[in-house]
Amino acid sequence: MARPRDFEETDALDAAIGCFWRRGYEATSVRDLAAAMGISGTSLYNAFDDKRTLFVRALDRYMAETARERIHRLERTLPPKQAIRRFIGEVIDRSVDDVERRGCFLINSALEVAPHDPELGEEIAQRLSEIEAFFRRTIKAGQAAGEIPAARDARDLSRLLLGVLLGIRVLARARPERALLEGVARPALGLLDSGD
Amino acid sequence: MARPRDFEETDALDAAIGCFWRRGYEATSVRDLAAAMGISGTSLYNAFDDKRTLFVRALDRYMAETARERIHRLERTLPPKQAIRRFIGEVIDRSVDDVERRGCFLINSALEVAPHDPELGEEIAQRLSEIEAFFRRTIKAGQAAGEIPAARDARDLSRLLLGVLLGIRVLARARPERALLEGVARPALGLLDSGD
DNA sequence: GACATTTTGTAGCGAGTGATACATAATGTC
DNA sequence: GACATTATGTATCACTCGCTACAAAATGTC
Repeated sequence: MARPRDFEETDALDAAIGCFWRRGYEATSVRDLAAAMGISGTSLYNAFDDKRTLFVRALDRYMAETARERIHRLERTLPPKQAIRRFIGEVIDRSVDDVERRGCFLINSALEVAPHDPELGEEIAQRLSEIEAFFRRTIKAGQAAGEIPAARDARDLSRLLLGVLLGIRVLARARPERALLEGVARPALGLLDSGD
Repeated sequence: MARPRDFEETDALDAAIGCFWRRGYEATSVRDLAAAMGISGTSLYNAFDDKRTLFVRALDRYMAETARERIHRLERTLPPKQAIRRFIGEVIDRSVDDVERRGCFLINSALEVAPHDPELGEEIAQRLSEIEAFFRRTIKAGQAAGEIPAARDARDLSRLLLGVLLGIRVLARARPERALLEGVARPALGLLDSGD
């Protein structure tokens, strides 16, 4: 019927994720994007409408491939408390190992884009809520299983973990030191254990 | 000797803080800055060298007027545990009341600027360390006074509080809901109390 | 008041921005 | 193979970017 694409959309999106993740929305130019994606500006606009739409698609794919993948994998394979510990542990490992200090694409966007773009801001807020919801239902599952003290407020605890996660991801960009990040996480994770 | 300035440097800096705080470094143009500061581009360059230097000066002044002011005031007037609670409480109040969702200028900068500008990144990292140090010495003072359980690791606890602070400031831009921010803080502050 | 010195506004530099017009190339259908 | 349709590359568009040259304006000293 018509000429087919010369590139894989997912490959191009992955390249776009890399650009936006490293430098943010404003600092990434359409020419940077096109070069990284291995296509021309025309093809970029033809396939993704405009820069903002491409950004949304990239953030979508990032969430699906990163945060949701991690949540589903850990929730499926580990008991609740361990799933939470591993979740935070993997985030710390990624943060420390990344010489580019990219942090988390979603959280970077929450800072840069959310306040100025109500529509995108709402989407980002919902993605953060997804993570909060993972913590909450996992804590409740752990309490039901007797792993986590039932006396603790699951809602507050899930919010603390969300805050700790965000804090770790901020530090990942400014002070990516393992001892620091683990120090942030340790007292919070301790609340999942019984005892004082 | 020579023609005097038509503007107050501190007023101009405050206006520059407002611009950088709201929109970040990249998204703020020199023309935006000059307009907000009530001076022409030439005067801006004459007084502050260039955009980056102005940014450094603005961040300097912000820290002195905001974070350090808060630390010194609370440390001087309140017992240790209350100083920490009030510190977090004031941050939450500011975050919820700010219809512009500015969050914290320092933390916004930690995300946007620190990874790409080693020199500025080092300065930002030290500013974050200042806040961590405030938490740590205040916790130790509280432990010495018997207000805070001595069994807890002051270093880890201060890092948790730093992480919580950063998390709250991220949420201040994406989900500035009081119940959420207080939920993040409550379990962390609970660790300052004795008992389980 | 002449002078040296600094500040100010206008006007513009070259480079880069997001986005597009247009002609060409590549496909399936008939 | 003609045709409709979509993708592609070149070559721009008008605009904004950080920054600066230049001349006029405003001061204290002599």
